[in-house]
Amino acid sequence: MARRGTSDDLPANGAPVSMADLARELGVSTTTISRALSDHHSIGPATKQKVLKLAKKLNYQPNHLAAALRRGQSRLLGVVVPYIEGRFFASVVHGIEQAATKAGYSVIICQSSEDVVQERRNIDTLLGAQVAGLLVSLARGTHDFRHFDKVRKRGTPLVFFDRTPAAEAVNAVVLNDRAGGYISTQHLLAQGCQRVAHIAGPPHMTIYQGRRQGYLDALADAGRPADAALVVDADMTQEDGERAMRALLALPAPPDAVFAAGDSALLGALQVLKAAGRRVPADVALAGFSNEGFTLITEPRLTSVDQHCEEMGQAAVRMLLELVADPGRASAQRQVVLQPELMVRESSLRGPAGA
Amino acid sequence: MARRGTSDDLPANGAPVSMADLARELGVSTTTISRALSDHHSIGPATKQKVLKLAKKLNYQPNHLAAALRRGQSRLLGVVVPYIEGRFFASVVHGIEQAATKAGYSVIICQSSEDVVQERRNIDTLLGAQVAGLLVSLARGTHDFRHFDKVRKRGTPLVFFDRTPAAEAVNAVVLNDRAGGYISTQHLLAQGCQRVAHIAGPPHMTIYQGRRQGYLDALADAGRPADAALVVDADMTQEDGERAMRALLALPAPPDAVFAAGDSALLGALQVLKAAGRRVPADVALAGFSNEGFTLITEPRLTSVDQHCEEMGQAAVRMLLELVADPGRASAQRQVVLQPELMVRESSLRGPAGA
DNA sequence: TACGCATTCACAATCGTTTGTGCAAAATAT
DNA sequence: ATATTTTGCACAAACGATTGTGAATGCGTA
Repeated sequence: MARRGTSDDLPANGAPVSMADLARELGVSTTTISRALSDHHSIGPATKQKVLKLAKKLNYQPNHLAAALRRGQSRLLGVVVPYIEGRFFASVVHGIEQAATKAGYSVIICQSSEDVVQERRNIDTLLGAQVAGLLVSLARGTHDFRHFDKVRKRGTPLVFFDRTPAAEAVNAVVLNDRAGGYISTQHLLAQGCQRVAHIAGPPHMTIYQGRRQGYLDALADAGRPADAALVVDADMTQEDGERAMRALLALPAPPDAVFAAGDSALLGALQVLKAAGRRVPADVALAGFSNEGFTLITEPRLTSVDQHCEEMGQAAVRMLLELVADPGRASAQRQVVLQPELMVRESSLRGPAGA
Repeated sequence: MARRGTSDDLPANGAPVSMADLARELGVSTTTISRALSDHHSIGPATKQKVLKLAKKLNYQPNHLAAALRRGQSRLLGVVVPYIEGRFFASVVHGIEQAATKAGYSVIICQSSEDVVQERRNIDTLLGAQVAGLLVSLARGTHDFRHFDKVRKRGTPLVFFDRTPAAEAVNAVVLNDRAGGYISTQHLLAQGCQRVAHIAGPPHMTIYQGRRQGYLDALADAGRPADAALVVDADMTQEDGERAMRALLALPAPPDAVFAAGDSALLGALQVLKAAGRRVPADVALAGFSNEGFTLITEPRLTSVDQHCEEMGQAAVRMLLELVADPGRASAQRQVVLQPELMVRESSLRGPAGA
């Protein structure tokens, strides 16, 4: 299986050009090639030029695998998300990819499908691929964080985004969910709503805790009493939103506004309201969370909290790459908190009510 | 930077366990370790057991990078899609990931953002990462396929899916777009529609050619004349759908049904129709393509062609892995054609019209 | 006893890149 | 002129797993 015809010619077949090929052609060592390509100071400008020119001419493509093996670190970033469908994670991933590509990194994406077991497997896979760093958004059911000990022990930098471990000291990029819940509720109150309900997410997840707290704080700051009956736990699916809305309608004193911690649940609520003949926003005003694409095509269009998804992805990559560059800092835990933005649409607009 | 305390102890710090560590511990060679772990026949059962046990005990994790370097091929699959938002590609990617994971491969995902330049860069990146194979769905504007010569020359197996090069002999997994256009149009005709229009996609893309041809064939088979004025080219965005629908409404004899080659365009059409006071489906019946998630939340819900996205991803991976396993077959081009399925909903249902 | 054969394993080269160290020549200082 | 620094490059050892070749062992058979 002779890959070369004679000892000093170039790869004529499909075989990729290696540094050794360049070195042979130029009569220098592979050391020189390597250092010339990485602009090392100990290589003369003339030599650098020659190497660069030949590399271009022969279409030299570095073998990242070999480089990664040698320096014990690849140019790969591992990403674990619960799922990729839906605007939020798709956009965050998009942001991650942009930022990573710009920095010369590639991205491996794994989906946990909201399953802890799969999440564990993903982590193993990614560590096996020798990723330089890990970006993780937890599956819904993850309470046990031992599979991340492996990551820490190995020294692989790790940044969580959006869905982070509850009471752990970690590096993370998150949204100010409390602020999101706050401005959303505040907006509904400003529209003149008297009884604002909340369709809340799973209580063990930090993001939903924040949104709930924001809701409560806004009520308190407005001097309104918090009626426990107006807060319904749900799983943030459309069906769960329907269930929750039905429960709220069955109340002795039903709400005249609903803030849902997720748009899908709000969509379910909207459909139940329509089926029940309630007008939105006249009878019940609606506000959601995530600014999903479909908020623009419902009737009426849905008010929702935008999370600046792509920005979150980019911020996460920035933080991760800082840790990659300076592993010593890994111990000092950092948090980046992004500010949400309320997108006001017809579902919550009652006209000049405040006036 | 001594990684080991003495010459024969184990890595106590975070350093991963290597085959050399196992070998040293057991007093055998790395050859034996490697072959025991890969169940090579030349290793005795007793030795195999010992190795396996120690590997488990020390939590040995193989360094895929090294293996990939040695055998010139990684366990990575590269994927290039135009974008990842929206149901279709997200689902296909999901299918790809499932199938790949099951086969022990990981997946690197790149988005071309419908940009040929970015697509070229993606290909380079993925080849640089030494992927074992490539799965590609073309960007809208890709006419020039020279960047794939590099792939061929290098011998990296390549499978296209959905958006394939027009007149090239390639391995591909596609939907029977013609059939999709056909059943969709046939369904509209069966509902009693007399003038079925078509909002068509960019003419140079194979998928839209197929959908258009299916539309024409269904008309012909039903003995209806094909009115060129009823076919409008569009870019398949929502805005383009609006434009197209406005043009159709301005016709002397407007259509009483529309088959759009994409759901987003159909959504635009729907909104124009509503704004114009036309009833759907009574005045104009509607059918689309892709079975996007939002087809279920419009009013009325939209009839659409389902593409069996996940199945497409899985089929593509299957084909790719066959090529990886047997590179000799790479010359014989294969095509897998999936059958579409029409999801009938209110936007096209005129009641028992055929009766 | 001597030979062939199967079993079980070690040696050593290899993939392509990076990098600490060393050595010569050229440039500068004394 | 010599002593010292700088510059420019090569040698060779890694990184960790794979694999062709060949050697030692044990067994059965002629």
